[in-house]
Amino acid sequence: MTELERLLEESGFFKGVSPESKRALAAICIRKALKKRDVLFVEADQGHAVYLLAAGGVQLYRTTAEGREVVIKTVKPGEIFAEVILFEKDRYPVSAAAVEDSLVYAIPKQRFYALLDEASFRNDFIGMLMKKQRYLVDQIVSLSAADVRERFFRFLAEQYGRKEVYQVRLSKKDVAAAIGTNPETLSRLLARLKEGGALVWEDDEIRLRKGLWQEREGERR
Amino acid sequence: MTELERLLEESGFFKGVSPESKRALAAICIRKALKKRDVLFVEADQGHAVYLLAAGGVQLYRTTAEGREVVIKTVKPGEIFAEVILFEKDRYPVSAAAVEDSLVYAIPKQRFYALLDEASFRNDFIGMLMKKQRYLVDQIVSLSAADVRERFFRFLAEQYGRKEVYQVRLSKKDVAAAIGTNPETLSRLLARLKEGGALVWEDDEIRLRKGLWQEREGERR
DNA sequence: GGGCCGCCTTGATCCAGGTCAAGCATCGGA
DNA sequence: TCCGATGCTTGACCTGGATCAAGGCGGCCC
Repeated sequence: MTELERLLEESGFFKGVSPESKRALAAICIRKALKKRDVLFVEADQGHAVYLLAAGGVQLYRTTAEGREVVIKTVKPGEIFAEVILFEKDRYPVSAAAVEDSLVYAIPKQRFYALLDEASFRNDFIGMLMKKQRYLVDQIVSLSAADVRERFFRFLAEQYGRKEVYQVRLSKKDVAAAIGTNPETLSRLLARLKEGGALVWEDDEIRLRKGLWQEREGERR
Repeated sequence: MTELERLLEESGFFKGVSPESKRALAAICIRKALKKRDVLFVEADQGHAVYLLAAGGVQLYRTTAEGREVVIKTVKPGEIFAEVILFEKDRYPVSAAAVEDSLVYAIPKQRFYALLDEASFRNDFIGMLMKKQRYLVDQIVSLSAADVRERFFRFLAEQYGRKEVYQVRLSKKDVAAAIGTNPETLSRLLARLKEGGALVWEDDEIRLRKGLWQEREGERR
């Protein structure tokens, strides 16, 4: 069993795919290693493939007319992205860049269509789209109603779950972008949190105060 | 041909549906008239139907733990909403309320699944999901990188197209919510715009200065 | 008719967070 | 080894827009 086949097995998303298809898929995917900061595609590029992130991290972002970059989502391993090019338009609506050394598999569009013939896979696929839609709605709510502090913690929870120690391989700059702020503001926030004993971010490790998540839970009413 | 059948015909979204299905669908839909401010469903309600807005306007919003309401989308006639309950979870992730007197058709979940068996309809459906995804991404970009003025104009363009005279039936309060601000700020913005001769909003008519859209186009580089 | 409620406006005030600028540490390439 | 680029931090400053408060103006119900 190849590395990719194992990934497809685990990824959950492909559970609706028959073993034969999975094998066929594994055979046709194009493996692509990315170094931190590599750009996979930019918006308005013509899209010929859907991607599966195997390892690392990729940010999807949009560049405004004024040159500001707005991060839409930080993709986690096991997730599919750029699936939008399958229908409607054939151009990517966002850009994608690696925020760590990463490994992606490109699944050619045509190949993917074939997969969609399988009813079970199709349902998983639509379910995934719905999930993404919920995610985007959450983002909108966060941006309109939560402050930077709140967004920072949501990012941690969303990206890695509620833990006490995190291994973070993104740069602070990238985290700042991910939560919709700038490095200065994040830096100040972290200083304040450290001051208050809530958390320490040293090198690529974040250590939270014990019970912080519960405390935050309490605040919420 | 009933009112609904004509709607299905026009709505574009249902163009992938066979005439027979359309007729069957029309027969099963539940027509529902809403008065301004009526609430169709609230988040966490169990969802048994997908809705088609026939006339009027409906806002989808989320209420935060602190009681603030964040508008996600203002649905236009001809659009489907609440389709998220078809897969994954069966609870609405948002609330829906009429912002004008409206007419909706409820399409029972089961009925909709049957429709999805038709390949052409299915493709339209997925295409619609993608379109909505793009819309949400645009929202995120607007909220993070555009000021209230910009968002106001984007709202007009998105909702009614680029015209010079608009008939607006939403209250200013609702427009404010739609662009992610509060009535006070919108009111001040409108005062400034009127001052500058850019636009006048009187009763339910907005009149823009001729050529405003082109000017704005120019600003963008 | 009178009172109340929901909408809109305007003024005064405040603050989270963006921007600009400077300084420091690290690192990879010549 | 030095140099420039990149990331991070901190300080000073500024501002868009939120919040709070107070009227004005209909419209609707009793």
